[in-house]
Amino acid sequence: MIYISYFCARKTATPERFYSSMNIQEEISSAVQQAVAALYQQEIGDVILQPTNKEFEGTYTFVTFALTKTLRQAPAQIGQAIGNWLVDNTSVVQAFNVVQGFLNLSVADAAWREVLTDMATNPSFGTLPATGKSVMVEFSSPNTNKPLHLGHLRNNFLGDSVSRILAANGYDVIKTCIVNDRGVHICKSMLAYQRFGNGETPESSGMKGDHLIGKYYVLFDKAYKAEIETMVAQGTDKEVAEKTAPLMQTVQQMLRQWEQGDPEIIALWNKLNTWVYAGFDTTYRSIGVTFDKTYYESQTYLLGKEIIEEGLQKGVFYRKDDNSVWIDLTEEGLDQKLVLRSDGTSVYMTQDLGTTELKYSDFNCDRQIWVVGNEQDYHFNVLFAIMRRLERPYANELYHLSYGMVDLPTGKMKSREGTVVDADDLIQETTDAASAAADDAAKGKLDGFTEAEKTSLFEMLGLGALKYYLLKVDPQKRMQFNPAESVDLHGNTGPYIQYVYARIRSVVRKAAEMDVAIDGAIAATDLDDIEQQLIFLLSQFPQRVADAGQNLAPSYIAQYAYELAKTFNQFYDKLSILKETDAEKLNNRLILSNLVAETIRKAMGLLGIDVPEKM
RNA sequence: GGUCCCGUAGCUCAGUUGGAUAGAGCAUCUGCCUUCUAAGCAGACGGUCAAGCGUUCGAAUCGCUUCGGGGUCACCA
Repeated sequence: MIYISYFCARKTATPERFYSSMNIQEEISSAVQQAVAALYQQEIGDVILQPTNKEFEGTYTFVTFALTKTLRQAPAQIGQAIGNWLVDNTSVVQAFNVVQGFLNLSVADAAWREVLTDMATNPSFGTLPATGKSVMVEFSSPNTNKPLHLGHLRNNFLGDSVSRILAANGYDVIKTCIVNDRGVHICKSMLAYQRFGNGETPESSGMKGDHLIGKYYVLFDKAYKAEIETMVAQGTDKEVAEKTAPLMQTVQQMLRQWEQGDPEIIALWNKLNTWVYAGFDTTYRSIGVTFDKTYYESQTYLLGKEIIEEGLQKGVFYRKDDNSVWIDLTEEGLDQKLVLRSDGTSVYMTQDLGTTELKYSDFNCDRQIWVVGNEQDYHFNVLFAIMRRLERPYANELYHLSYGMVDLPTGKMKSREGTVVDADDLIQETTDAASAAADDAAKGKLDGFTEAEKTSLFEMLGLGALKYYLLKVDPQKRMQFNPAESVDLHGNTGPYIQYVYARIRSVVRKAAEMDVAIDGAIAATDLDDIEQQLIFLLSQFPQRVADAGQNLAPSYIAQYAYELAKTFNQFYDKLSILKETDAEKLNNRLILSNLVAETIRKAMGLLGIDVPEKM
């Protein structure tokens, strides 16, 4: 033994005890406080317990280093004293060992059984009490000139999952989407369609509407570049050519016509947008994302001017000689920022000031969250700073959930270079991969499945793989998308976790066939280490939901679901459930397995991932 | 250049307010199905936590510096 000190103590008999709304961790924490008070006549603050390292015996560990100064004792001595006190004075702690400043605590089986009972009999386990507060989550926010791509998927999955997590944290959640349906970009598609479309429709081309419009957006770019090239060849300066190319001039003209309400242009705009929305709807349906309210920029882009006026009167903004309006945010460490153009028209910021106000007046949410890529960090810093300057009551409850870009193994995705990964294609590929994998992995398991059932299973697995792949990474971090890994079904993946659910469901079905009734009560049997571990992990779930809500981090839930699934697989391999001859143990294991399945279903549900009964 | 984010195993990533010998998955290699779903389990291999200095009982985590990668600094959105 390389450690300086190593003590052990064990109690032989543990009296049964009733714990109402059992929380072992809290119980031990406060017991440690009592121990210190009793042993040293000292008050200590919050006691933090950490999970015990796997190589040591115990479940919870209390670190005593920090107490050495106030208690004037060596860390191991303190651990030994507190450990003894806990074993003598509580029924939760049944044994302990001390390794230097680490007090490792083992929990009595009776306490574990009590916890398991509490969790298993609580249908809303993992759902936190209502806060009485509401939060708005804005995400997705597509442009109407091209289909959704991989980057949008990260955004959508994040926004959807965060909404679910907040709901589980007791918030009323309003999901919103702002469709960017106006501006130069859509005019480009419109113009290209007008020139080269020949009346093509989604029906005639067999293309999804959003893909069709995306095609014309690309066509515009090609034709535009060709014009520039010709002009440059004829001696025009490149920058001048970019601005004066006939196609660009026409697009600008079209935008003006749109703003003036030109009937012909509006009709074209409506027609193309209708196609795009139909395409988007299909994609949203396939990924299971919905919104409570959709805002259209065409209806909100004029908002915000009243706020500019208000800000001018309050002296928050100032007007320059050219009539443009600005705010000086150098005190906040930001810059001077334009909030209204010299010609009186809105910029992005003007609009966002207006829509923030609009969303607040529509729903009165206590908090607003924007799921937007981190390239807009600065924009949101400015937006929030302005709202604080304008003394909006909600100004401190605005949050930008900033997420990193998705890179391909080949580098950055660039729409102009055609290196974007299309969302619909990707979903199809993951579904195909799940189907292909089933050929050699599923063996006879899917024999009773109809073709439709198989298709729906493969969609569930493919989408599960994709969602999990994008959500398991910390949102803030830039991540790399590896196509081969994203469709993998093994290891730390969505389908691995889905598999555990299906596995448990299969066992439960078999139990029913064998007429093994699952008695709701937990019998007083000894628990294996792996069973204790499972119960411990299960008991962490509500806290994990809270942490994920606090940090708006679906990755916490993903990580948790994997940990739980992995631990269950170890349990499944080590101990038999249905072959267990002790009827009480069998019953306990079925209850435990059932709870694992339910918790996996809930955790995956928070990620927006469904789980199959069979796979 | 100002400012913000990032740098952990060959690759992709965990590492929750500072805690024990830094963990998973993939890849490579080796075992385990007449037994509840092997889409599984177990094991091996793999690290100067970008580098340096500092704070402390203790640093991947906090501070400073350097190097490297990226975002942003539009009368675009």
